[in-house]
Amino acid sequence: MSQEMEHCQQQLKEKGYKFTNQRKTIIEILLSSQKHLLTAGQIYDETRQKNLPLNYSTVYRNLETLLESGLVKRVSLQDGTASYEYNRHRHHHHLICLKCHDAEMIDYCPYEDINRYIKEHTTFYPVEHRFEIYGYCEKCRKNMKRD
Amino acid sequence: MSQEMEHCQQQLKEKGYKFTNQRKTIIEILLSSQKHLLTAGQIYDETRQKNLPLNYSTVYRNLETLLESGLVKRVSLQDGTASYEYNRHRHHHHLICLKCHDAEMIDYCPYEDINRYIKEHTTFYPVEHRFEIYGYCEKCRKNMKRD
DNA sequence: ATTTGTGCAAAGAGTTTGCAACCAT
DNA sequence: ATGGTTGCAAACTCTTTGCACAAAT
Repeated sequence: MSQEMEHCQQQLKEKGYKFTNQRKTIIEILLSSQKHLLTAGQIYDETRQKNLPLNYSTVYRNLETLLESGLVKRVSLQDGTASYEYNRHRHHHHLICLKCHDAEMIDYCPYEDINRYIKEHTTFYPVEHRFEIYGYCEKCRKNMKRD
Repeated sequence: MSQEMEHCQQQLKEKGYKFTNQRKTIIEILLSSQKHLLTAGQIYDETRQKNLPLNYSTVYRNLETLLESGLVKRVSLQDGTASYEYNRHRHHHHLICLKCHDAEMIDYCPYEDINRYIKEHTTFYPVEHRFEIYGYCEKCRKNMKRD
C-alpha cells in the first residue's frame, strides 16, 4: 500500500471511520486520474471502468466522509457542479478550461491583498475564499486552431 | 416607469424579447431586494409575497432571458446554489456571509495581478474569473456575541 | 396577425435517505 | 460481537421541457 494510502487509512481511523474497499477505490481514483477535479458522476463511472462498481449513494456518502476527514477537497464550479480533488495540503487555485473542463493548479493566491482590502474597507470577517480562472488550456487552443 | 426599467425594456427589445409583466416583476424584485443575491427560489417566493405569483418555469426561463440580455448576472456559490443579481455593469466581487447568506459587494479585484502571473507562469488563456470571500458579516457577528 | 411568452404538468438531473444485510475492526 | 458501511429503492430538490392557451408587439 502506498504511503499516501497509509496516510488515508490513518486519517480515517482517527475520525472513527473504517478503511473500506469502497473508500480505497475512491481515493485511488482521485489519486490516479489525469484530471485534477472529478465530479461524483465521473468517480462513479470510473469505478465501473475499474471493475469495482460502487453505488451512487456510496460515492456521495464517502466523498462526504473523506471531506470531513480532510482527505479530499470540494470545489463547486461556475456552472454549479461540484468537483472533488485529493487534498494535497498545499494551498492553490485552479485554471479551468471552458472546453475540456479540466483544471490546472496555480500557486498564485491573492489572499493577502484581499485581506488587507477587506480590513481597510469593510466590517466583514473573512474565513475562506474561492477563486477560479476560466479560459482555455493550451491543448484546447491548439485543437481549435486546427479546425 | 423608472429609468432603470426603461433601460431594461429597451435592452429586451433590442434582443427581440418582449417586456412582459412577469419580466418586470422579476426585475423589480432584483432591484428592490435588500439582499444582493437572490436564488430562483427566493425570487419565486417573493412574487407570491408581492401578490404577483409566477410559475417556477417562468422564473427560470426569464432569468435565462435576462441573463442573455445582459440585465442580470448569475453567480454560483460555494454550496452549488445559483444566485442572481441585477447587472449594474460595475465589476465587483462578493463577501458572502456563511450565516445569513447575504452578500456585500466589494470593488476590489485581483484580476491584474492574476493575469500577470498566468502570463508569466502558464500557457493558459484566461477569459473570466470568479472570486468570492466567505466569512461573517457584521450583523451576524453581533448576533453571535449576544448569544 | 404574428410571434413570443405563460402556466401547467410531467420529466430530468443530481443528490440524499431509510432500511436490511454486510463487513472492518 | 458490534457499530460503522453498503446497496437498493425511493424520495427530494432544483431545473428543464412539451404543449395548449394567452399576451405583447
